[in-house]
Amino acid sequence: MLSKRAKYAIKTILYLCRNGNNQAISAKKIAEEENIPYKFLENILRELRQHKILKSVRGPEGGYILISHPKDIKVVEIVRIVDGPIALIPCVSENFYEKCEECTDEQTCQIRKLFDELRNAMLPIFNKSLEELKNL
Amino acid sequence: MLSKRAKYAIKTILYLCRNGNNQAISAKKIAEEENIPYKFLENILRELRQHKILKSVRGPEGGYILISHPKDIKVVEIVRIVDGPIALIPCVSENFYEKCEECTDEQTCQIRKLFDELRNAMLPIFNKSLEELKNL
DNA sequence: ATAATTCCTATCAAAATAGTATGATATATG
DNA sequence: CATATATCATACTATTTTGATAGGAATTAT
Repeated sequence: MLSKRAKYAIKTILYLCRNGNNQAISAKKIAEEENIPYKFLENILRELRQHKILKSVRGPEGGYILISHPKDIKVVEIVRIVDGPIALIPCVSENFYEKCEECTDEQTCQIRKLFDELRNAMLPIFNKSLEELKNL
Repeated sequence: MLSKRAKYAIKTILYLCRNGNNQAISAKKIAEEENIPYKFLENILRELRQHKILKSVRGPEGGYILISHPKDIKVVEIVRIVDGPIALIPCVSENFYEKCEECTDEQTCQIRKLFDELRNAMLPIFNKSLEELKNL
C-alpha cells in the first residue's frame, strides 16, 4: 500500500503545480485546501525540500515553491523519497536493494524472478511525470 | 512490500508442488526445509486450508496436500488470501475496494487514475499460475 | 497406549505508520 | 523596533500491522 505520507506528498505537488510556481504557498494553505494534517504536512514538506523537490521562503508571505517544472518531476521520485522502494521485495529493488535472509540462491529464486517482472511492469507507470499525471 | 507471510505461503506451495500431491507433507518438514518458523507456518497453513488451497490429514503421517493442480492456482489468489489487495490504494481495488476518506470526486482524481493504471499493469504478472512460476 | 500430527485461540514484541507538541529561527510589514 | 506570520527542527506519542510464540485440545496411524 501507498502510505498516506506519499499520497499527501503527491497531492501537495499537484496542488503546487496547479497554482503556478511563481509565488510561494504556505503549508497552512496547502493543509487546509488538501485536507492534510498541518504538522504532518510540515514534516513531508521538509523532506521534499531536503530532496530538492521544492524550495522554501521563510517569514510572512513565505511558503513553498516547486524547483523543477512538473514535466521534470516523476511520480517515482516522490514515492522513493517518501516511501522507499517501488519493488515489492527488497532483492529486486534497484535503489534499495537488500538480500533476502533465507534465500540460498538469488539467481534461481522463482519468487525473485516473478517480483522482478512485476517491478519492471510497475516502473513505466511510476515513471510518469507530474505533468502527465495532471493530464490523466 | 510483500509480507513475510505471503512469501512463506508462496514458498510453501512451491514446495508442495515440487513434492507431488500424492502424500501429505507435515508442517514440521516444510518449516525445516524452507526455513519458516514452525508455529508461524501453522497459522499460514490453516489459512490456506480454510481458503481451499490445500487440505490436511491429521495424525501421524499426516500433513498437507494441494487441492488443485499448480496450473490452476494463481499467485494472485495466494497474495489476496494472505496479504489482501493487490492495488496500492484501496479505491482502485477490485476485491478490497474502499473509498478514500478525503477524496471528493473519484472520477476525476488523478492519483486514482494513476494507481488504477498501475494495478492493471501489475495484474497480468500476479495472474501467473504456480506452474508458470515454477518454470520461470 | 503412545507418539505424531493438525487444530485453535490467545498473547506478545517489534516495527512501521500517522500524527502531535514545543519551541527556535527568519523575515515582511507597520 | 515590535509583531505577526512563516519555516525549521527535534522529539514524542498513539495506533496499527507484522511477525512470531505459547499452550494445549483433538485426531489418528502404529
